[in-house]
Amino acid sequence: MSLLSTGQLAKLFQLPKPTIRHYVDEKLLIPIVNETNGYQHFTERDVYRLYQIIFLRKIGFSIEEIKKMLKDDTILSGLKESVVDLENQIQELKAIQHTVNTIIETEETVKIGEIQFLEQDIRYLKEVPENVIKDESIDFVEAGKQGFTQLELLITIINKEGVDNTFSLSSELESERILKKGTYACKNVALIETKQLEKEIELFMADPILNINSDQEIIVYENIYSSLGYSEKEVWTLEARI
Amino acid sequence: MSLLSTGQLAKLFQLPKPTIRHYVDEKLLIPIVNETNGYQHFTERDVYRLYQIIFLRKIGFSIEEIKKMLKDDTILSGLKESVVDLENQIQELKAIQHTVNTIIETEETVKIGEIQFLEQDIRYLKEVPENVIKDESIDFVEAGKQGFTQLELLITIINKEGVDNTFSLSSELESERILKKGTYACKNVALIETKQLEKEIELFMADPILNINSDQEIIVYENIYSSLGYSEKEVWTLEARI
DNA sequence: TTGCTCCTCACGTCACGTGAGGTGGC
DNA sequence: TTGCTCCTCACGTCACGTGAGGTGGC
Repeated sequence: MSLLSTGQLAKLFQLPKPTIRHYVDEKLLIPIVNETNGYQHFTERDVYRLYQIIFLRKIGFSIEEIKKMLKDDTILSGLKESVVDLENQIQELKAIQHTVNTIIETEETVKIGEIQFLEQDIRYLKEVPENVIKDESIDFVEAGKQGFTQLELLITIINKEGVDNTFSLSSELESERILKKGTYACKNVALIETKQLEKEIELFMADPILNINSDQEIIVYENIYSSLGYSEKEVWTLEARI
Repeated sequence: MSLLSTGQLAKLFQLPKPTIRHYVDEKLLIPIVNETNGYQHFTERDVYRLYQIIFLRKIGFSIEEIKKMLKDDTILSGLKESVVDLENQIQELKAIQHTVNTIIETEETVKIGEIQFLEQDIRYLKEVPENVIKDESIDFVEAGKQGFTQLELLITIINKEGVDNTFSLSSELESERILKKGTYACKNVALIETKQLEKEIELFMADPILNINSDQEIIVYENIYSSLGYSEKEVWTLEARI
């Protein structure tokens, strides 16, 4: 029977030696010990066992749980119970991956400070309850109660009287307000503080290129996937239908 | 501006309060502190920042790394660098998921101790170098050097003279030996020790149902996906072509 | 006043990782 | 003898978690 040392076992699994020692300390692995020099030797059985340990650790089981599963021979039922959790882990990572990709793509396409003329599809909006907006910003406690997420896209529409109303994206069925399909003049602005937004809106409305008349509505929302890429600035999008 | 307490922020993100406190201690979040009672208050900005922190932690960045990314405003480049790693994480989890599913499915289909007649597809085999096999078991150090994995399927074929040769699965091109497509009598046996295998092979060969004649070859391999489900037994498969 | 929330501070925990100091095998 | 590996033991680390002991707000 061929025996392996701690170092050989570590190399075989590309693991640091202290990890093997830790598993030995925890009695997940019980090597044959040479009484004269204290050297530890691992059998083929230990190799398979270590494979199981690493495998179960990667699924997310704790050392204590693995110890119990090995002792009671309940690996199979443990694996069965992990199926849903594993799928959730994968889905969560995929969602994160999707967000990361969206942030990167947004940075590549969004030009800050420039006016772009973009074709926008129809957008269905639903009014945000008044108690969710407090002093022109979100009351997160109320918003949470009403089922809004932390990254809810909140769209403010400023009408000709200068009165603004805040909406969230909704389905066609729940829709209370529609932004028509068509060409929109869009400007992304980077702010250090949200209060700079007012000035940016003024600048946007006064832009000679746009020639915005007084009954034109201005659409304002934070460009979340752009903002997420920065720590000290927030990116907002201003739109006006042409 | 609506402000949140530690508890409200924790509830909003479904996080334990000590986690928020930990981030405050690490200065990832800097709340407004009420000097008279020490109460901490978080702004809308902090909500977005906490979202970023949680997001970056889930990708796998350490607190120290996040601190640096927030300080130097390098979140975007950090995210770009994480793309490959994220994909690897997902692929690794998927591989684990696949193994878990295979183990569960194997347990449902494999009957231990019974003889099953199964249709097997053609199998291409390649001889395992002699130095990889030491005293009838694997020399993992040598095997590792030769590119074998810890869970390599090793198939031993016992011929009419009782001599056994060990193979691994290979591609058609590298094939040195073929197991023909056809019906095979298969028996899975559970062992406490590998040395019980010899007796099981004898029992299998002497089985009256099979009526195996003396020039019949016996195929033996460890049923890895079955073995992985147990801690104290190993499952081996014995096959003979009908 | 009661129940709930807030705070600090010290210590605990989980799964290792590090480093010193000494020995063993070819 | 040299270089590499092995061991033990104590302590470090990372990201929180726990629990005591006390205060604050409606």
